[in-house]
Formats: sequence, structure tokens, C-alpha cells
Amino acid sequence: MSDNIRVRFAPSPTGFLHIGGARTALFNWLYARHSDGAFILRIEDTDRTRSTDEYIEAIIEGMEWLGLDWDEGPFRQTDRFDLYRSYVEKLVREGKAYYCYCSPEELEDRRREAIAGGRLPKYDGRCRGLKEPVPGVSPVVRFLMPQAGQTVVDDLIKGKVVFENAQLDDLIIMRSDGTPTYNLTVVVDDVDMGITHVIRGDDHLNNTPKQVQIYRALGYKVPGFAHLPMILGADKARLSKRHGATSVTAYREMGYLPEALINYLVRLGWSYGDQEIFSREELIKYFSFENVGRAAAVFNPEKLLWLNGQYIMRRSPEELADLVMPFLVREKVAGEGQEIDRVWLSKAVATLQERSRTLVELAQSLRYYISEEVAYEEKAGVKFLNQKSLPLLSELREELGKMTDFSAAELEKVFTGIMERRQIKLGALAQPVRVALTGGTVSPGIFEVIEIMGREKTLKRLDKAIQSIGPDAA
RNA sequence: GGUCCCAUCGUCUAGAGGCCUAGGACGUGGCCCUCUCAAGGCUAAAACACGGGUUCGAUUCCCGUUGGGACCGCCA
Repeated sequence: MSDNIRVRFAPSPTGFLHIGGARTALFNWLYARHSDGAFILRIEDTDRTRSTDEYIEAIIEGMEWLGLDWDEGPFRQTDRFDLYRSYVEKLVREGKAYYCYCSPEELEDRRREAIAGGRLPKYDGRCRGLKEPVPGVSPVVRFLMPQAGQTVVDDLIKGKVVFENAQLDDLIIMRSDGTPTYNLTVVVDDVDMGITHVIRGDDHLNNTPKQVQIYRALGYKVPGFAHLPMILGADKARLSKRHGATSVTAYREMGYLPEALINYLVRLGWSYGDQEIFSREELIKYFSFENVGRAAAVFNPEKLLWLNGQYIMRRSPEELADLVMPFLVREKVAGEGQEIDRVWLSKAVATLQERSRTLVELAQSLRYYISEEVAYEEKAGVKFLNQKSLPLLSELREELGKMTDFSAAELEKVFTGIMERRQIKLGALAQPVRVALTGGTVSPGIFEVIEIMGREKTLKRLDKAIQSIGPDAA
């Protein structure tokens, strides 16, 4: 560990791991791996009403799928309440925090009035000098924020950002039920866990001066900060559910590869010259905050789709065959528990991988290889399975019936023979055959298709096509 | 409303004062390859928000305007 870099990803389990969170986790992970430091996972679940164990599971699952492994944790803040309480008590004892007896309703009224009157909607500090407890009221604890001077946040991405302390609120660090709140727990944990760099979305930038003041009140060194620009939807508003799929799991289910999502996410706000495609090793090697942009980025599903296609092309057919299996079942291409020869499937996949942008597309294309029956697309049937193609199909059927070696090379010889005898181009023969075998006009090369389909299925489908055309009525 | 952040093709971005006739990528159009579709190759259209400075010279530095975003919770 060259310089003991320690970073963390600290999601709140109030939803699935989403695109924005995944990118934050990724940048933390990259920085840790790049600097040979530690990456810590911490679950910020102090809001017990909204946090669930299911979401914790989902977040962990998402990170594992993306290959973002952590060195310590997951820690849960709900396991650490005693620690936070001791810090709150310390601050109160030292006069750096105080009890506040204002009710949520009062606070809300005053906030509304302030906004309506054009004033800053912050706590007015009326409980600051209170000597005696108010009977029958469970108080909250507020942090006594300095009201003069400035707080400077020196951000690795945004540069020096100056805040007037007069703008800062006496924020609540402990609720009336005795549970601590985010701005306190985040500081206590980052100190306790030895975090050297806080890397998070820039929606937290405005919280940072408050946290800096808490670090100081506690007498701790302030860590480095890096506030990443937000990810926006096509309408430039912060990415959210209404922009469509935003959870990492949803992309997995749509047939995206984790390395494609990683590659896409890293290029949202980060760049390395003109390079678009990066291996994990390159990412770790090249990552630096100097190359992180400051402007928010619009999420572009089209480019992610292209990248996914690139990565599908780069995977081995064998890996892809394994990856596509669950999709085969889900797309009802194969039955649950149906035996499919892995070697054969790999060959079939090899013909389709540069034609598929997702595993779902791959699974759907595999249908004509795997299923027993073939269904003709209506337009394709009319155009290519007719009296004109009947003699061609019949001749081919007859020739193939005499063959046993269904290799692409041998098949090509047969096709060439027919083409020469009939003085036609390959297209005139290949298209009807393609429709007969696959049901449509789009497929890999016709010789490959036949080779993979095999003798039995090929002959059966040619027979069916010939039969469907029927004898010449004329 | 206040505070803070941001501003290069439709989108992601390169650009750290002259290398810019502003480069790459996605998407879009055309051409090539070709048994279809892809993949691949070539090619076209497409941007420095605006106004002031600073400078011999600004996409690049400063200020302002405009526009966008985030935050202002007993959420995180």
C-alpha cells in the first residue's frame, strides 16, 4: 500500500443499486485499485423506516455482478449506534451541540414562512442557549454550526469551493428517538474507518461544509473530497425511474454484460484520450481524477447498446453459450431443464455473436437452431417460398439427401453446382433456403446455418417448405 | 427564492493560449464488401451558448449575461 488510500461506497438501502450509485461505486473502486488502497462497503441504513434487508441484498448482488469487490465490510450503521451516541454525547458535553425541543410541525411552519418571505429556510437557533429541558418533550440534538467566516472545500474535481458559514444550518445530528442522522454518522464512520478520500455524487457538495465543520468539532483531519458530476436522463433531469430502466439488475436481465456497463459508466465523466473500449486492467491503470470531467452527463442507452454488442463479439462462444442459457429458458426458446449440447451451442453462438447486441437478442436468434418447428414470417414466405423457388428447393433437397458430410465446405460445392446448372446467383438460391430453414430473411451465412442445423433438421425443413408450396397449379 | 456546481457536434467526450480548416465515439445519411443481416472499411452532415475584457493571439484565462443542474428534511 503505497500511500494507504482508503475509500468507501456508502449506499442507503432504500432501493436497488442504480446506475448513478454503480458509477459512484465504480470510481471509488477504480481509485482504490489504482492506488493499491482499500475499498470499503458501508450500508447507511440509519433511516430504519425506509431501509430493508432486501435492498441490501440487491445492492450487494449488483456490485458482485459488476465485479466491484470490496476489501472491508459490508458494515451496517445500525450496528454502530453506540458509537454514534458516544460522539453525540461528547459534542453536547463540549458545548458543540445542544438539545432542541422544537416540534417537527413548528419547524415545518417556520420553514414555509421563511421561504414565503424570501428568507433562508434554516433553523433559527432558538434552542441554542436553553438551560432547562422542556418537560414531556423528547429533544433532538443539533450541531452548533459556526455562524461567521467561511468553510473551504478543496475538491479533487471541482477545485476550491467556498461556503459562507452564515448559510450553514444547525443541523440535527440525533433524532428525538435517539437515532443518529446522516451528517453525523457519515463523519464518524469515515473517521473511524480511516477513509482518506470521500468520492460521491456532487449532489453532496452542499453537505460537505457542514460535514467539514463536524470533523473540526471532533478534532479530526478532514479527508480529501471528489464530487462526481451527476448522470442525467435525456431531458437533462437527474436520472430516475421515469427515464426507464435505472437499476443495474434490470440491465443484467435485459442481457447486458457487466463489462459493457462498467465501460459505459466509466466513460460518463471520465476519458482517456480517444480510447472508447477499456479492459478492467487498463481502467485500473489509467484511472485518475485529472481525467474526470466536471459537467453532468446524459445517459445514452444507444451507446451502451453498441458497447454491449462490442463486448458480446469479444467474448468466447463457450462463455456466451453459458451466459445465454438462462435467457434461452426465459425467452422460451428452450424448455426448463432441456439438454442442449454445449459444444454444439457454442458453434451456433459463434455464428450469431457479431449479430447480437444483447444476450436476449442472442437467445431469440438461437430459436431457429434449437426449436423443432419453424414458423415462416408471412412476407418472407410469400416472397421466397413460391413456384419460382420450388424447383431450386427440390433440387437442393435431392442433392442434400445424398450427402452425409454437412460441412460448410461441402455444402458450398452443392450450392455452386446448382447455381452453375441453372445459371443463377447465390442470392436466388440462398434466400428461399434461408426462409425454409429459419423462417425469416435474416441469418448468418447459409452454409454455416445448414452445418449447425444438421442433416436431419435441414432435410425436414426443406421438405416442409416444398410441401407448403405444393404442386404447380398451372 | 437562497447557496453551490456546470456550459465543445443530438449524446459521451478530446482539447490544459498559437498544434484547431476544432479530433474521436454513439446515433444518422451515402458508398464499399456481400447469399440476407450483421461485423468491418471509407465518407458526409453535425459543436466551441452570448457579451465584455486580458493577450500579438483565445475553445482554452478573468468578469458578466443566459441556460441547465444539485442542495436547502427528525432522507441519505
